[in-house]
Amino acid sequence: MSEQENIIEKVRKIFTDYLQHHDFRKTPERFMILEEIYNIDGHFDIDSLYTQMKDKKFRVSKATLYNTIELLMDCNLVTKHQFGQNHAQFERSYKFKQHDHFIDVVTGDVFEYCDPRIMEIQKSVEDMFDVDIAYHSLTFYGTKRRHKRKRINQNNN
Amino acid sequence: MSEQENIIEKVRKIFTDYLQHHDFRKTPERFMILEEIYNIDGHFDIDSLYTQMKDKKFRVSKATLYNTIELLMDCNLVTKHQFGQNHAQFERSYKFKQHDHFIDVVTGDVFEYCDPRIMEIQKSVEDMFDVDIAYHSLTFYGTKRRHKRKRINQNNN
DNA sequence: ATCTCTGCAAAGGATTTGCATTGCC
DNA sequence: GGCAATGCAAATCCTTTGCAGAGAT
Repeated sequence: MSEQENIIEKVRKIFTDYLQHHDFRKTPERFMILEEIYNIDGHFDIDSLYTQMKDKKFRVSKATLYNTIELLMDCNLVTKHQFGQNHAQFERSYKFKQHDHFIDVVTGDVFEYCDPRIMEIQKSVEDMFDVDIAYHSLTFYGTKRRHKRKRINQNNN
Repeated sequence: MSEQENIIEKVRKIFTDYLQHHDFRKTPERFMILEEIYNIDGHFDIDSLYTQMKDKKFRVSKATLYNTIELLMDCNLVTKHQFGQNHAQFERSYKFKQHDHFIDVVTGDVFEYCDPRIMEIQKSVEDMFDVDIAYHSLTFYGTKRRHKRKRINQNNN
Protein backbone atom coordinates (compact mmCIF):
# COMPACT_ATOMS: atom_id res chain seq x y z
CA MET A 1 0.00 0.00 0.00
CA SER A 2 1.39 3.39 -0.97
CA GLU A 3 1.84 6.14 1.59
CA GLN A 4 -0.91 8.09 -0.13
CA GLU A 5 -3.37 5.18 0.11
CA ASN A 6 -2.36 4.77 3.71
CA ILE A 7 -3.15 8.39 4.46
CA ILE A 8 -6.49 8.22 2.71
CA GLU A 9 -7.42 5.14 4.69
CA LYS A 10 -6.59 6.95 7.90
CA VAL A 11 -8.50 10.12 7.12
CA ARG A 12 -11.52 8.05 6.10
CA LYS A 13 -11.33 6.43 9.49
CA ILE A 14 -11.11 9.78 11.26
CA PHE A 15 -14.03 11.12 9.26
CA THR A 16 -16.10 8.00 9.85
CA ASP A 17 -15.55 8.22 13.59
CA TYR A 18 -16.41 11.90 13.55
CA LEU A 19 -19.66 11.32 11.67
CA GLN A 20 -20.57 8.42 13.91
CA HIS A 21 -19.91 10.37 17.05
CA HIS A 22 -22.08 13.26 15.89
CA ASP A 23 -24.84 11.07 14.49
CA PHE A 24 -24.27 12.41 11.01
CA ARG A 25 -24.90 10.15 8.05
CA LYS A 26 -22.08 8.46 6.24
CA THR A 27 -23.11 9.37 2.72
CA PRO A 28 -21.02 8.35 -0.29
CA GLU A 29 -20.77 12.01 -1.34
CA ARG A 30 -18.96 12.92 1.86
CA PHE A 31 -16.34 10.26 1.35
CA MET A 32 -15.92 11.05 -2.32
CA ILE A 33 -15.25 14.67 -1.45
CA LEU A 34 -12.80 13.75 1.29
CA GLU A 35 -10.89 11.48 -1.04
CA GLU A 36 -10.89 14.05 -3.82
CA ILE A 37 -9.48 16.67 -1.50
CA TYR A 38 -6.76 14.36 -0.29
CA ASN A 39 -5.66 13.80 -3.84
CA ILE A 40 -5.09 17.51 -4.36
CA ASP A 41 -1.62 18.88 -3.69
CA GLY A 42 -1.59 22.38 -2.32
CA HIS A 43 -4.47 24.79 -2.20
CA PHE A 44 -7.83 24.69 -3.88
CA ASP A 45 -11.07 26.63 -3.84
CA ILE A 46 -14.63 25.40 -3.98
CA ASP A 47 -15.04 26.21 -7.62
CA SER A 48 -11.99 24.29 -8.81
CA LEU A 49 -12.95 21.33 -6.64
CA TYR A 50 -16.44 21.42 -8.11
CA THR A 51 -15.17 21.59 -11.69
CA GLN A 52 -12.67 18.83 -11.05
CA MET A 53 -15.32 16.50 -9.66
CA LYS A 54 -17.78 17.36 -12.42
CA ASP A 55 -15.11 16.53 -14.99
CA LYS A 56 -14.87 13.09 -13.43
CA LYS A 57 -18.65 12.76 -13.84
CA PHE A 58 -19.30 12.78 -10.11
CA ARG A 59 -22.77 13.93 -9.24
CA VAL A 60 -22.18 16.62 -6.69
CA SER A 61 -23.41 20.11 -5.89
CA LYS A 62 -21.66 23.14 -4.49
CA ALA A 63 -24.07 23.16 -1.57
CA THR A 64 -22.77 19.73 -0.61
CA LEU A 65 -19.19 20.80 -1.11
CA TYR A 66 -19.62 23.72 1.25
CA ASN A 67 -21.46 21.58 3.73
CA THR A 68 -18.92 18.76 3.66
CA ILE A 69 -15.90 21.03 3.89
CA GLU A 70 -17.49 22.55 6.96
CA LEU A 71 -17.53 19.10 8.55
CA LEU A 72 -13.98 18.40 7.45
CA MET A 73 -12.80 21.62 9.05
CA ASP A 74 -14.60 20.58 12.20
CA CYS A 75 -12.59 17.40 12.47
CA ASN A 76 -9.35 19.12 11.43
CA LEU A 77 -8.97 17.31 8.15
CA VAL A 78 -9.16 20.52 6.14
CA THR A 79 -7.88 24.02 6.79
CA LYS A 80 -9.35 27.23 5.41
CA HIS A 81 -7.31 30.21 4.27
CA GLN A 82 -8.35 33.73 3.42
CA PHE A 83 -5.39 35.11 1.57
CA GLY A 84 -7.04 38.44 1.01
CA GLN A 85 -9.21 37.85 -2.01
CA ASN A 86 -12.91 37.40 -1.52
CA HIS A 87 -12.91 33.69 -1.89
CA ALA A 88 -11.62 31.13 0.53
CA GLN A 89 -8.91 28.63 -0.24
CA PHE A 90 -8.65 25.26 1.41
CA GLU A 91 -6.05 22.61 2.04
CA ARG A 92 -5.97 19.07 3.39
CA SER A 93 -4.31 19.07 6.77
CA TYR A 94 -3.85 15.54 8.09
CA LYS A 95 -0.25 14.35 8.07
CA PHE A 96 0.79 17.51 6.31
CA LYS A 97 2.65 19.32 8.98
CA GLN A 98 1.66 22.73 10.24
CA HIS A 99 3.01 25.45 8.04
CA ASP A 100 2.43 29.07 7.14
CA HIS A 101 2.52 30.97 3.89
CA PHE A 102 4.29 33.56 1.85
CA ILE A 103 2.31 35.06 -1.01
CA ASP A 104 4.02 36.70 -3.95
CA VAL A 105 1.75 39.67 -4.53
CA VAL A 106 2.85 39.96 -8.17
CA THR A 107 2.52 36.37 -9.33
CA GLY A 108 0.15 35.03 -6.69
CA ASP A 109 2.56 32.17 -6.00
CA VAL A 110 2.23 30.51 -2.61
CA PHE A 111 5.29 29.34 -0.69
CA GLU A 112 5.17 27.33 2.50
CA TYR A 113 7.47 27.32 5.47
CA CYS A 114 7.46 26.27 9.07
CA ASP A 115 9.02 28.32 11.82
CA PRO A 116 8.75 27.03 15.38
CA ARG A 117 9.08 30.52 16.80
CA ILE A 118 5.45 31.15 15.98
CA MET A 119 4.55 28.76 18.78
CA GLU A 120 6.50 30.86 21.23
CA ILE A 121 4.58 33.92 20.18
CA GLN A 122 1.38 31.93 20.54
CA LYS A 123 2.28 30.99 24.08
CA SER A 124 2.96 34.62 24.96
CA VAL A 125 -0.38 35.71 23.54
CA GLU A 126 -2.18 32.98 25.47
CA ASP A 127 -0.62 34.20 28.71
CA MET A 128 -1.12 37.86 27.90
CA PHE A 129 -4.86 37.63 27.31
CA ASP A 130 -5.53 34.51 29.36
CA VAL A 131 -6.90 32.61 26.41
CA ASP A 132 -6.52 29.25 24.72
CA ILE A 133 -5.52 29.48 21.10
CA ALA A 134 -6.96 26.88 18.79
CA TYR A 135 -5.24 27.88 15.58
CA HIS A 136 -3.56 30.75 13.84
CA SER A 137 -3.06 32.30 10.47
CA LEU A 138 0.27 33.80 9.50
CA THR A 139 0.89 35.06 6.00
CA PHE A 140 3.64 37.23 4.63
CA TYR A 141 3.11 39.23 1.47
CA GLY A 142 5.86 40.47 -0.77
CA THR A 143 7.82 40.04 -3.96
CA LYS A 144 10.82 38.17 -5.30
CA ARG A 145 14.06 40.04 -4.86
CA ARG A 146 15.58 41.42 -8.03
CA HIS A 147 19.22 40.55 -8.13
CA LYS A 148 21.68 43.24 -8.93
CA ARG A 149 24.48 40.96 -7.94
CA LYS A 150 27.90 41.55 -9.39
CA ARG A 151 29.75 38.39 -10.12
CA ILE A 152 33.27 37.97 -11.37
CA ASN A 153 33.52 35.79 -14.48
CA GLN A 154 29.84 35.99 -14.82
CA ASN A 155 28.33 33.63 -17.39
CA ASN A 156 24.64 34.27 -17.27
CA ASN A 157 22.41 36.98 -15.94
CA MET B 1 -3.41 71.55 18.48
CA SER B 2 -4.43 68.16 19.84
CA GLU B 3 -2.46 65.05 19.01
CA GLN B 4 -5.41 63.80 17.00
CA GLU B 5 -5.57 66.97 14.92
CA ASN B 6 -1.85 66.72 14.44
CA ILE B 7 -2.13 63.19 13.12
CA ILE B 8 -4.93 64.12 10.76
CA GLU B 9 -2.93 66.99 9.39
CA LYS B 10 -0.03 64.65 8.74
CA VAL B 11 -2.04 61.95 7.02
CA ARG B 12 -3.71 64.57 4.84
CA LYS B 13 -0.25 65.66 3.80
CA ILE B 14 0.81 62.09 3.03
CA PHE B 15 -2.35 61.50 1.04
CA THR B 16 -2.00 64.78 -0.84
CA ASP B 17 1.56 63.95 -1.81
CA TYR B 18 0.52 60.50 -2.90
CA LEU B 19 -2.29 61.81 -5.09
CA GLN B 20 -0.06 64.47 -6.55
CA HIS B 21 2.69 62.02 -7.34
CA HIS B 22 0.28 59.69 -9.13
CA ASP B 23 -1.62 62.46 -10.92
CA PHE B 24 -4.82 61.53 -9.14
CA ARG B 25 -7.30 64.25 -8.36
CA LYS B 26 -7.61 65.74 -4.92
CA THR B 27 -11.35 65.51 -4.55
CA PRO B 28 -13.10 66.60 -1.37
CA GLU B 29 -14.66 63.12 -1.05
CA ARG B 30 -11.25 61.52 -0.72
CA PHE B 31 -10.23 63.80 2.11
CA MET B 32 -13.56 63.48 3.87
CA ILE B 33 -13.18 59.72 3.82
CA LEU B 34 -9.61 59.85 5.06
CA GLU B 35 -10.60 62.12 7.92
CA GLU B 36 -13.60 60.01 8.79
CA ILE B 37 -11.46 56.89 8.96
CA TYR B 38 -8.90 58.58 11.17
CA ASN B 39 -11.61 59.44 13.63
CA ILE B 40 -12.56 55.79 14.03
CA ASP B 41 -10.93 53.83 16.82
CA GLY B 42 -10.31 50.22 16.01
CA HIS B 43 -11.74 48.26 13.11
CA PHE B 44 -14.51 49.12 10.71
CA ASP B 45 -16.06 47.72 7.57
CA ILE B 46 -17.28 49.50 4.46
CA ASP B 47 -20.89 49.26 5.46
CA SER B 48 -20.48 50.85 8.88
CA LEU B 49 -18.31 53.59 7.41
CA TYR B 50 -20.96 54.24 4.77
CA THR B 51 -23.76 54.40 7.35
CA GLN B 52 -21.71 56.62 9.62
CA MET B 53 -21.01 59.11 6.84
CA LYS B 54 -24.59 59.05 5.61
CA ASP B 55 -25.76 59.81 9.14
CA LYS B 56 -23.60 62.92 9.04
CA LYS B 57 -25.31 63.88 5.77
CA PHE B 58 -22.19 63.42 3.70
CA ARG B 59 -22.92 62.70 0.07
CA VAL B 60 -20.88 59.61 -0.63
CA SER B 61 -21.29 56.27 -2.37
CA LYS B 62 -19.95 52.85 -1.59
CA ALA B 63 -18.19 52.78 -4.93
CA THR B 64 -16.18 55.79 -3.83
CA LEU B 65 -15.51 54.27 -0.44
CA TYR B 66 -14.07 51.14 -2.02
CA ASN B 67 -12.10 53.18 -4.50
CA THR B 68 -10.69 55.55 -1.91
CA ILE B 69 -9.79 52.84 0.56
CA GLU B 70 -7.86 51.16 -2.21
CA LEU B 71 -5.80 54.32 -2.58
CA LEU B 72 -5.34 54.63 1.17
CA MET B 73 -4.05 51.07 1.34
CA ASP B 74 -1.66 51.91 -1.46
CA CYS B 75 -0.07 54.68 0.55
CA ASN B 76 -0.13 52.67 3.77
CA LEU B 77 -2.63 54.84 5.56
CA VAL B 78 -5.12 52.01 5.91
CA THR B 79 -4.72 48.30 6.53
CA LYS B 80 -7.12 45.60 5.43
CA HIS B 81 -7.93 42.51 7.48
CA GLN B 82 -9.74 39.34 6.51
CA PHE B 83 -10.55 37.75 9.83
CA GLY B 84 -12.27 34.81 8.20
CA GLN B 85 -15.72 36.10 7.40
CA ASN B 86 -16.56 37.10 3.89
CA HIS B 87 -16.24 40.79 4.45
CA ALA B 88 -13.11 42.78 4.94
CA GLN B 89 -12.34 44.91 7.94
CA PHE B 90 -10.11 47.95 7.82
CA GLU B 91 -8.08 50.04 10.20
CA ARG B 92 -6.15 53.32 10.05
CA SER B 93 -2.47 52.60 10.24
CA TYR B 94 -0.44 55.80 10.43
CA LYS B 95 1.10 56.44 13.84
CA PHE B 96 -0.72 53.44 15.22
CA LYS B 97 2.08 51.05 15.74
CA GLN B 98 2.26 47.71 14.01
CA HIS B 99 0.27 45.09 15.86
CA ASP B 100 -1.39 41.75 15.29
CA HIS B 101 -4.64 40.28 16.47
CA PHE B 102 -6.27 37.67 18.61
CA ILE B 103 -9.88 36.85 17.77
CA ASP B 104 -12.19 35.29 20.32
CA VAL B 105 -14.08 32.83 18.16
CA VAL B 106 -17.02 32.78 20.56
CA THR B 107 -17.60 36.48 21.12
CA GLY B 108 -15.85 37.90 18.07
CA ASP B 109 -13.84 40.23 20.29
CA VAL B 110 -10.59 41.50 18.82
CA PHE B 111 -7.49 41.94 20.96
CA GLU B 112 -4.28 43.55 19.80
CA TYR B 113 -0.70 42.83 20.73
CA CYS B 114 2.74 43.44 19.40
CA ASP B 115 5.49 40.85 19.50
CA PRO B 116 8.85 41.75 18.01
CA ARG B 117 9.68 38.13 17.35
CA ILE B 118 7.43 38.23 14.30
CA MET B 119 10.06 40.40 12.62
CA GLU B 120 12.66 37.73 13.20
CA ILE B 121 10.47 35.18 11.50
CA GLN B 122 9.91 37.64 8.69
CA LYS B 123 13.64 38.02 8.20
CA SER B 124 14.09 34.26 8.05
CA VAL B 125 11.35 33.93 5.46
CA GLU B 126 12.88 36.68 3.36
CA ASP B 127 16.20 34.88 3.34
CA MET B 128 14.67 31.46 2.79
CA PHE B 129 12.77 32.40 -0.36
CA ASP B 130 14.91 35.34 -1.42
CA VAL B 131 12.01 37.77 -1.26
CA ASP B 132 11.19 41.16 0.14
CA ILE B 133 8.24 41.17 2.49
CA ALA B 134 6.03 44.23 2.38
CA TYR B 135 3.58 43.29 5.09
CA HIS B 136 2.15 40.39 7.00
CA SER B 137 -0.98 39.15 8.63
CA LEU B 138 -0.86 37.22 11.87
CA THR B 139 -4.03 36.29 13.68
CA PHE B 140 -4.60 33.87 16.51
CA TYR B 141 -8.03 32.35 17.05
CA GLY B 142 -9.23 30.93 20.32
CA THR B 143 -11.32 31.40 23.42
CA LYS B 144 -11.10 32.88 26.88
CA ARG B 145 -9.81 30.46 29.47
CA ARG B 146 -12.30 29.26 32.02
CA HIS B 147 -10.81 29.61 35.45
CA LYS B 148 -10.92 26.70 37.80
CA ARG B 149 -8.38 28.40 40.03
CA LYS B 150 -8.35 27.61 43.69
CA ARG B 151 -7.41 30.51 45.87
CA ILE B 152 -6.96 30.61 49.60
CA ASN B 153 -8.94 33.35 51.33
CA GLN B 154 -10.70 34.06 48.12
CA ASN B 155 -12.80 37.23 48.12
CA ASN B 156 -14.30 37.47 44.69
CA ASN B 157 -14.88 35.24 41.67
C1' DA C 1 -40.69 4.64 7.67
C1' DT C 2 -38.30 8.45 9.27
C1' DC C 3 -35.80 12.32 8.81
C1' DT C 4 -31.15 13.85 7.28
C1' DC C 5 -28.71 14.88 3.19
C1' DT C 6 -28.76 15.78 -1.54
C1' DG C 7 -28.99 18.64 -5.99
C1' DC C 8 -30.83 22.46 -7.97
C1' DA C 9 -32.12 27.03 -8.14
C1' DA C 10 -33.01 31.14 -5.98
C1' DA C 11 -31.55 34.37 -2.48
C1' DG C 12 -28.13 36.96 -0.06
C1' DG C 13 -24.23 39.87 0.93
C1' DA C 14 -19.94 42.03 -0.31
C1' DT C 15 -17.57 44.02 -3.96
C1' DT C 16 -17.08 45.54 -8.79
C1' DT C 17 -18.59 47.55 -12.97
C1' DG C 18 -21.13 50.60 -16.40
C1' DC C 19 -22.55 54.90 -17.34
C1' DA C 20 -24.31 59.58 -17.36
C1' DT C 21 -23.09 63.58 -14.80
C1' DT C 22 -20.10 66.41 -11.92
C1' DG C 23 -16.32 69.06 -11.02
C1' DC C 24 -10.96 69.03 -10.54
C1' DC C 25 -7.08 70.47 -13.06
C1' DG D 1 -12.95 72.20 -21.60
C1' DG D 2 -11.29 67.67 -21.14
C1' DC D 3 -11.27 63.76 -18.73
C1' DA D 4 -10.91 61.52 -14.17
C1' DA D 5 -13.94 60.74 -10.32
C1' DT D 6 -18.48 60.59 -8.58
C1' DG D 7 -23.23 58.55 -7.34
C1' DC D 8 -26.40 55.37 -8.49
C1' DA D 9 -27.90 51.05 -10.00
C1' DA D 10 -27.08 46.90 -12.15
C1' DA D 11 -23.99 43.13 -12.48
C1' DT D 12 -20.91 39.78 -10.60
C1' DC D 13 -18.82 36.63 -7.56
C1' DC D 14 -18.83 33.65 -3.64
C1' DT D 15 -21.62 31.59 -0.30
C1' DT D 16 -25.97 30.40 1.97
C1' DT D 17 -30.69 29.04 2.01
C1' DG D 18 -35.24 26.80 0.67
C1' DC D 19 -37.27 22.98 -0.86
C1' DA D 20 -38.77 18.64 -3.00
C1' DG D 21 -36.95 14.24 -3.73
C1' DA D 22 -33.42 10.63 -2.62
C1' DG D 23 -31.44 7.56 0.37
C1' DA D 24 -28.99 6.34 5.04
C1' DT D 25 -30.37 4.41 9.31
